[in-house]
Amino acid sequence: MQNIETLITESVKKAVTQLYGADSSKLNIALQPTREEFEGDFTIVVFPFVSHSKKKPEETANELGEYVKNNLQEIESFNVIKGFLNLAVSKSYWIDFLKTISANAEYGFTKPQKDSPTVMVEYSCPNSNKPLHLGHVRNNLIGFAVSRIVKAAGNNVIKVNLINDRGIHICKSMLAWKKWGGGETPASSGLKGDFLVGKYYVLFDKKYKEELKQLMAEGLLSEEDADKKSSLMEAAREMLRLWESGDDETIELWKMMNSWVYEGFEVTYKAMGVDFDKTYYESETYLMGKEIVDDGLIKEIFYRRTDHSVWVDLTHDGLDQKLVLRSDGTSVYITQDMGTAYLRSQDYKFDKLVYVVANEQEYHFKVLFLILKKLGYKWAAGCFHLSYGMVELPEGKMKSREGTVVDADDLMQEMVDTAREITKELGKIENFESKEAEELYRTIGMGALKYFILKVDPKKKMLFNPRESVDFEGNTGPFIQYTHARICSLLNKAKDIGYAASVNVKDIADKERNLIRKLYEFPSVVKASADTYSPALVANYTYELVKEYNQFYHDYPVLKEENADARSFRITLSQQTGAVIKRAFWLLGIDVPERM
RNA sequence: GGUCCCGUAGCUUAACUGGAUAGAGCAUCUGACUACGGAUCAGAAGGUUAGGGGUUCGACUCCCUUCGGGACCA
Repeated sequence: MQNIETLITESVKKAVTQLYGADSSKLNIALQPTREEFEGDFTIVVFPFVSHSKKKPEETANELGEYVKNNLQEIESFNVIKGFLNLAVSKSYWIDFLKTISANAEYGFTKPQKDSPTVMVEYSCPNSNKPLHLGHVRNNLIGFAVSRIVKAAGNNVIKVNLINDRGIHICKSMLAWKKWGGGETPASSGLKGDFLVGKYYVLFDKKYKEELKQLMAEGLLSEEDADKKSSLMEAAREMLRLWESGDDETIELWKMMNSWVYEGFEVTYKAMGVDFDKTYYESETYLMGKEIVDDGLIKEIFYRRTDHSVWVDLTHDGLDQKLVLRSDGTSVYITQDMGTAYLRSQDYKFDKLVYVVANEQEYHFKVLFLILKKLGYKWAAGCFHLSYGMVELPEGKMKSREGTVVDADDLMQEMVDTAREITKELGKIENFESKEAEELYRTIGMGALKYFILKVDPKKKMLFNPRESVDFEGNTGPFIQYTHARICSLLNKAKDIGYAASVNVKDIADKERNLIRKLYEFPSVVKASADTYSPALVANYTYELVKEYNQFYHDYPVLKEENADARSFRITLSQQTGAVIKRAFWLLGIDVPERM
């Protein structure tokens, strides 16, 4: 079946060329869905053609409309309002269209082929010294959804994680545990591993602050000088040195504590429903960066200062001088990132590498990508920073010091609890077994949370108020899940009665056509969503689709319709809507229940 | 000091990348066939798109400027 939009675009192009002698190669025709309040399906804005026609907008629109109507059998009628040409597609086109998609189980998705582009998506990227929080939740949800969407748009996708498992922050946890932990383990205390390690990180900070205060009071030192004299900080630095020199005991401790954290992360990832094809550890890649620095020095892209530190001069590119290796030879963040990126290019042949990282690191990635390009890596051109806005609380940024960090595990648990309460209150699932019911609460609670976060444009910062629980009505995940459940219920009943789905009608109502038109948009939404890396497009589309369906459902009987053709047509329509809801939500990583 | 981002109804947010009267949800008020599942549907009210200027047939969108919020680079 021919895509109606390209048919129209081509036809308009021909019309403008033939009627007004315009150069068709220069014509850019913007086709948009006709707004609800006007008649028609697609709208052409004719103002851009007025310069060719040398006629009034209305007259131009009328001439173009006449041409398209006469030359495209799919176009049934048109109307002109000011400079807008509204074209109405014939009902038989829409009816045939529904028939086509109902025979296509993969509607909206493009299967990646072997030679399709490969896109690597990096997300999550936690530090191994504390549990995941709300910020990670947004990161993970965006990363996972983008992976699925990009894949559905026909690309091969590799999901990767990068764990920052080395450095001074881990040593702080290790030191605190060694000093004051008394041999506590997740098994002995029953504490989840990532929380346990996080506890000692906080403890270090507390003890360190106390020491600083004391030093400052005793010797009237500045904070900076006190830091230099701090025995705790010195001990942590010493531990880092031991780690870097490969000291057995230190490595042992490090491995043990990290393993606790990873067990904890696994639980959180599972609850969130995200996963990875490959996990990188900075402890394994950070040395690679130094080799690249050597390479950059040879190529004279970097230069060495008299104190032996290594820099890159990006002032000609509108950026600054940037340090890539400290004077003592240790690497900085960007050095490690260069190494990791290089390693990945060796592991996989990717065409794109998408970093899902908050927008506070925009400058960092600008610099990183520029350096990689200067070093001559071809794959550097495919690097892209998917910069998302931070999640803010009503009082501003989350701050661990002020105890305002919203923990990922707690948050998910609260959502599930709320779902349980509401569901019990509504009392619709009394015959569920308890295990089935618990699964449902999870589906609904997580659906609410994920949709709440994913419906917002990733580029924008978003506000999250932990005190006001996430809604379950209106533009929410549960609302969409509910519609799906209701469709399933309807289809089950149809099956019981013996009503089949088929498309044999000649005429359809406006609301039915609107609904088909909405279904028609799905593939282009998936594509646009993949192109812009914005799951929000899929989320908002699903909401619009569901609203459209609910109106139809409210106004037209399905099973109670007496005309058999109309009835089976509406069953098909319901079936296809349910299928698209399910698939769209799958892209977002949200499950849909059959009953709720 | 320099660079960058953001500001849309009381709140949370859309707007197909420059198109028609700026859409929704929450909260508020009103209504819905003896509920094919009411976590639904319909309606009312709520906006100088932070303020000002410019570009043009047309601006939430592009440019300049002021105010407010935030981020990053030594």
